[in-house]
Amino acid sequence: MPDHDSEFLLNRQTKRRRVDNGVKRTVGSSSSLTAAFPADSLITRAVRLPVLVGAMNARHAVDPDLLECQGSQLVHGDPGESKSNVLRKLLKRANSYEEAMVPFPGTTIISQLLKSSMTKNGGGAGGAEPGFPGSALSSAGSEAAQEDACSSSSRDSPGQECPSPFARPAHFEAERLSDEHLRAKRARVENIIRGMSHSPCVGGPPSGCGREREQGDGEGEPEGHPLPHSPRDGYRENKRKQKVPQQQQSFRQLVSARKEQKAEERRQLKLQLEDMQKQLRQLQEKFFQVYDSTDSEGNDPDPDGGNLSEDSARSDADERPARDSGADRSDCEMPDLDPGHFLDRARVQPRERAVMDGERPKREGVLRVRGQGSTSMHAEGKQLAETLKQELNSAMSQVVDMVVKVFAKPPRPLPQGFPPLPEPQDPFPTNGDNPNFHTTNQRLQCFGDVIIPGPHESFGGVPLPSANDQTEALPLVVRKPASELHHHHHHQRSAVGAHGGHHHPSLHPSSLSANVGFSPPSFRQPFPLPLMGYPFQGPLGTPSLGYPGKDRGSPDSMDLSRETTSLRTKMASNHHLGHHRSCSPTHPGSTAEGLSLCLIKSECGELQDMSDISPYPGRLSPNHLKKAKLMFFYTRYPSSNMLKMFFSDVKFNRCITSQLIKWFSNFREFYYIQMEKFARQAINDGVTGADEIAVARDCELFRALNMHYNKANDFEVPERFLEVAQITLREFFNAIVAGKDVDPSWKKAIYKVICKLDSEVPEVFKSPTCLQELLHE
DNA sequence: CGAGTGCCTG
DNA sequence: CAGGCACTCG
Repeated sequence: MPDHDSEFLLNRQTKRRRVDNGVKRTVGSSSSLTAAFPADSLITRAVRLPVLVGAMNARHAVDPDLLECQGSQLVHGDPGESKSNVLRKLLKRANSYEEAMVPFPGTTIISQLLKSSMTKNGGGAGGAEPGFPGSALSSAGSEAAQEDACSSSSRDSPGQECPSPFARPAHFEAERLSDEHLRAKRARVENIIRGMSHSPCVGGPPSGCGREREQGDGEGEPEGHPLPHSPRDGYRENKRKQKVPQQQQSFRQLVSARKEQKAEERRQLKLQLEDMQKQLRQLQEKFFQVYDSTDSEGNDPDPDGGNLSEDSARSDADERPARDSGADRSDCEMPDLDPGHFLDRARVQPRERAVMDGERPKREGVLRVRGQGSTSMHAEGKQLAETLKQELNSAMSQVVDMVVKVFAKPPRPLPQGFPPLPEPQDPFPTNGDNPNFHTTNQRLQCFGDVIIPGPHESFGGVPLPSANDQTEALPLVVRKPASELHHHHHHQRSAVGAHGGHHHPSLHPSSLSANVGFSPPSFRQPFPLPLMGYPFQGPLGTPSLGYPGKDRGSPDSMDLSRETTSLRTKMASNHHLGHHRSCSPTHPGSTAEGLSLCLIKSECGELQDMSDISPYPGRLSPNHLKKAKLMFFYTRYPSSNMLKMFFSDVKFNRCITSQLIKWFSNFREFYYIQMEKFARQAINDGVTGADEIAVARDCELFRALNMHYNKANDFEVPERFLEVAQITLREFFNAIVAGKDVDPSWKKAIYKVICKLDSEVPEVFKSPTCLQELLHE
């Protein structure tokens, strides 16, 4: 077997150099087969599916190899760690939340809270606070008072002009002055009172003040702010301030009362937070206890003792979900799963256990210890896990809610403050309500995504330079879907395994155990988004892409389909809405992202709906691709003339032609690869005669092909294609059996045969609108 | 040569 | 699926 590898490598090198033109190959190495399937390795075998419908009937006795495979796969699942992992992960999650809380949110939040409240109370009060309402008020007030004083004095002494100081005796002057003082005082008070009654916004000034202080972070007065009075104005200023203590007092009272209130709130919050953290900790401890006890009961070859750190590190390292099948071996061990899967696993496990217990007595050394106790333990663990999870969840969400609430508050008291922070809660409902795909785990992740950063940003102590960071609800909303997608991928990867996601896991409950064609032939677009690699195909075959009749002059956009492809890829992964000049393609939105795209789509008008007719005279559209694929069911080797006829709505040029040709070349490539694969599989499965092989609509081979060329399954594949496929498969089978695959150009013969099997492509395909016509029926 | 093909890679 | 390459054939 090791030879395969070297052979493989060698092949690649030689092959690369020696270009086989497919028909005539001179040098070479073993077959491309070998290349494609180096060593009928685990993968090949693991993926081995029932290829032939009628073919392999009785022969479904368990293949030792398969078992072996499974075994090894399972082993990869790391039984040793698996059991520990779930719990660990749960804890880790909790921990990470706590961690998140501790470094930032938790303690930091609190400390930040305290700090800020302190600065507000203490620092603010301590500082001269020129910005404080009082000062503005007082200055205005005093000025008014002065005017008032003047006028009143003139009133008071009717006959006199405003008395000139020079004209009076000193003592009189003094008296007058004091009198004036008194009057002025009175007037000022009156004035102030009047002013207060006039200004409805008692809170106004404080708010501005608060802002300033917040921005200055309690550091004192805002320096850049030109103060109404220069510090040097000094004395009088101070006097004035002293003279308006009453209103200011009431003012301050209000403010400080408010502050105290807030401080109180904060204190309470802090207490609550601490409480909750305590609870969390307790839960965790509990968890650890139970966990450890379970652990010590269980296998654990290595004296794990206090190996927590290593273990957790390990689980850190492999965040990836365990493959589904990975569970058998570890039967009741907790597989390496994310907490979100825990319940599911837990639900399933009893069943598995039942099966497995009878089945895998080996590895006793490892498993036996757990023995009977494990059953009850298992149940308990399940419950415990559930409970704990709920607890953790609710605790976390409470804390989070709390914090969010509090921090959503502050802006409110400030009437004219910043644009209110967007309610952080918003993202939640949006994110949370995708029941289908949101596991608890994902929900938790949401918290991670949305909440954690939240506190970080908003209480980080760093005054947000702009509220924008938070104002942009969009990114948040969009971001979520992205992670969602990732999750999909993860799941898929884990479930599908080696076969790389051609099939949706749910559609292939067990490819390993599956027999012949078992699939309901009537799966019609049952695939969730990830599989709908074809974003542009709606039920109608789908026109969805709207390119404005842009002139085909631009060379850079020559390759339209490529553009769109990458576009959609981008969109699927990033949320870059098509920065395309036209309105960008549209998804059959089934994710939040899709939804948001839908909105945009609708804004884009109807352009897209007629894309199919002949929207791009000079380009190949996704629909063309689809059409080409359907045509492949009839012809594998279309001539360029034929292509021209059938794609009459396209203005042909070299590029277009070669692109089309390339398409078909790619189609063939896939086709032949499948053929070879399944032929080998059949051979491995012990099929001896080609006539045992049949290709039916429900066999794996056909499904693979159909998946490729007719993804939406909305086109009825002609019988002829099945025949051709069967012939091809048999050709491959025979060739391989005959050992012809040693000849580097062994496929050439097959190609020759197959190329004669092309049949007429129905006339419908000549119509530019054939897709609708075809897919409608 | 250029069209067409297959293989490999990204 | 597209690019790039090697290769064949007319």
